[in-house]
Amino acid sequence: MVNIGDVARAAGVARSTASYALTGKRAVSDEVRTRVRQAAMELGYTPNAGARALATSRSNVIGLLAQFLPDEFAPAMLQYLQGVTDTARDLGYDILLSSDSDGPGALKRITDSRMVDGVVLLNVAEDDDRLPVLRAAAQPGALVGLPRDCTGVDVFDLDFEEAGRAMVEHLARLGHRELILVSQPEHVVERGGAYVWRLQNAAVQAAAAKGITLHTVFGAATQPDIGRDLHALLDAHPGATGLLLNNEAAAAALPTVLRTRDVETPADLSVIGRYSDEFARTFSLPYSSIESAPDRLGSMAVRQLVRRIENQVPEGDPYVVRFVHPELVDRGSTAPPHLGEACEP
Amino acid sequence: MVNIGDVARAAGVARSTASYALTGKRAVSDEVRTRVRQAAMELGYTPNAGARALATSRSNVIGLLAQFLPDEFAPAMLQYLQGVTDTARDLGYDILLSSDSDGPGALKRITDSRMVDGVVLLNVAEDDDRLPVLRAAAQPGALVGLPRDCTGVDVFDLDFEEAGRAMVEHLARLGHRELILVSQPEHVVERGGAYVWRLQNAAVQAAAAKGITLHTVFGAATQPDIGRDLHALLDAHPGATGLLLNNEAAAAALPTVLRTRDVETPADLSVIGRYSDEFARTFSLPYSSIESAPDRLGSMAVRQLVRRIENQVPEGDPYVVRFVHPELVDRGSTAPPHLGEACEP
DNA sequence: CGATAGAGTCGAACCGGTTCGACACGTCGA
DNA sequence: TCGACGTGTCGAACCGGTTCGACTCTATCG
Repeated sequence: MVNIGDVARAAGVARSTASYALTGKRAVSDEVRTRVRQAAMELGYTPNAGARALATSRSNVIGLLAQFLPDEFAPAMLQYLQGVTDTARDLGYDILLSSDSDGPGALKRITDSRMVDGVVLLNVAEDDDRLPVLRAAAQPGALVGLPRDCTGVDVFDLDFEEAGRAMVEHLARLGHRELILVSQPEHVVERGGAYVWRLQNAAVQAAAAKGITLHTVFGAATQPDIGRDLHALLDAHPGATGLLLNNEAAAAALPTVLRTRDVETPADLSVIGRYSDEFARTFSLPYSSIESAPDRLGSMAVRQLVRRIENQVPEGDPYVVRFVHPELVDRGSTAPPHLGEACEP
Repeated sequence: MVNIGDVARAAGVARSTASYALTGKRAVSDEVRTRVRQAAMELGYTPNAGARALATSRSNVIGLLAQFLPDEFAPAMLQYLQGVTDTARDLGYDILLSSDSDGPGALKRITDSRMVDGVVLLNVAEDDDRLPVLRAAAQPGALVGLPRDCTGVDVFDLDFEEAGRAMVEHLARLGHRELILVSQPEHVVERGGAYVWRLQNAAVQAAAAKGITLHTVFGAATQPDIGRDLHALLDAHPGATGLLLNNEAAAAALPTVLRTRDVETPADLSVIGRYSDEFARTFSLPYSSIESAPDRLGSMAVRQLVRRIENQVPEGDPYVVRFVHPELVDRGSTAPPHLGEACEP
């Protein structure tokens, strides 16, 4: 394998000069620079990543800690990955992917061994056991998901409170008086998925403020259970005119459920989900939804992380907790309630 | 950061001795070994990955080249990733993930810079432009997907020919005489997805051998197009009693289509798909299917790759092309055809 | 004209591991 | 008692980059 010494010899200069010519970290005469570049090109020189990392204590690699949970919806996870990898590549970083179920152990290994310059954590739980390890590490970290304690890390998440409010208020404005909210299953909450509560509590508050009845329930994460849940719910609350979904599986199952019941949206029922546009396309879901923007969140986390790695943050820049504003993507599944009934009397 | 020199000093031995004590590459007295281990433990020593890679020319990292294509079904892709990452971790390797759209460029970069000890390629096309780069690289490579030219690499794929035969013969045995095969969209084929042809050709041959009529068609990759396609197909071939699906989107859309048409499986129509069990669970698909085993394929590729990396292959071991046998997972969606009609006359 | 600044180059040291050859010591057999 | 051998340890070199300080040469200014 050709190394920088070979390049230097071919160009007739010292190793250090070749290095400066290629990295541009010191002034080099035009003539020497072109000679070195030429030699490097002809010999097919590529710097050895290990050696460079050793010398500079920078690897240009970002660690990505994901967990492929069986009840996570795969398409959403892949979108996070894509947001992270694409942005990292654009900024000149590679991605070291760990899906180790021993999150803390994997994190400690890749940070202590200096394989990575920084770390992005996905699926962050409220009391995530990776956080103590991350805080003890020498490298900066960025999270996708809001933990209880945000000290020492940059945090990015959807504004689930605002999402809950927006869902309720949107239907309230249309005149709805009784709504149902289907959340993620309870075990997601128990695992630390606080976002479920954040959305739900905000929705409950907003409903109370408007004098609206809101039924809340945890749905299953898989079919056919979630389908049964939805039928039972609609049976139990015949007066409800709006359905809010903070549960991907429920959204995916809903078309079949509504068809079976011969219920039309938005004529008979208004529906608002919370999922990404990509998700909506994959399952061809016709419901308006709060965009959860997984690719954008992944991208934001990487950008901030790289800023920290490269010390582009102002001296003593405080850590960031940034919420993405929930945009309501209108797919025409909401309307004023019960137009039919209103005509009856 | 604590390095091996610190450990050696704390244990009162030379750096080299500390290294031997920790790696076990030379005999060390029990007493010294325990002293070094103790010191390493107390100081919290972790070897520097870059330095080790530089010295040993081994990084213990495997490159994973995936392409997140918009028409790839996300859940399947995630399963490949999971198979690869899990197996790699078990064997002591980390994963460098690249989803760069410039596959050849990314591959050249990570191999030339010695960041990885070997490479796994996903989504391998028939004439994959990453293959020349891989063959020129110093590291071994394993593919998931069958290219035209397999020299210099280990290849793993589902036996799509056998899958096509098995689908047809299964329904033939049950007495079906007219079948429909829905393949992936044509642009998947054009991109080099030869597996579409492999399955289809084998199915056509098997049907001809049995004297069965087989209608073949490329389906769309997204809803609602694929739903329309399915309706049109069933309208066009009212005599068909069996439906074969080599198209994930078609499988996901089928329940809705059949419900609309008031068609029951297997009473009115027998159905066999080609997708993973995980996929079937995610979409709660009730159809028997050929298991495509993405996690297993990913795992096999990594295992073979690691064997090559660690030179555990017998001297001059030839490169491998291994097909996974397609298992038919019975979900009860096939039966003898037209029982109803048979009683009519 | 001499001091000085700046540009460009070089040699050497360093990053943190691994590994080779040499050496010291104790044991065994002749 | 001497030499051969095996075991355990050490020092030094090496992997392939980067970076610091020193040096040379030229241009500039007082």
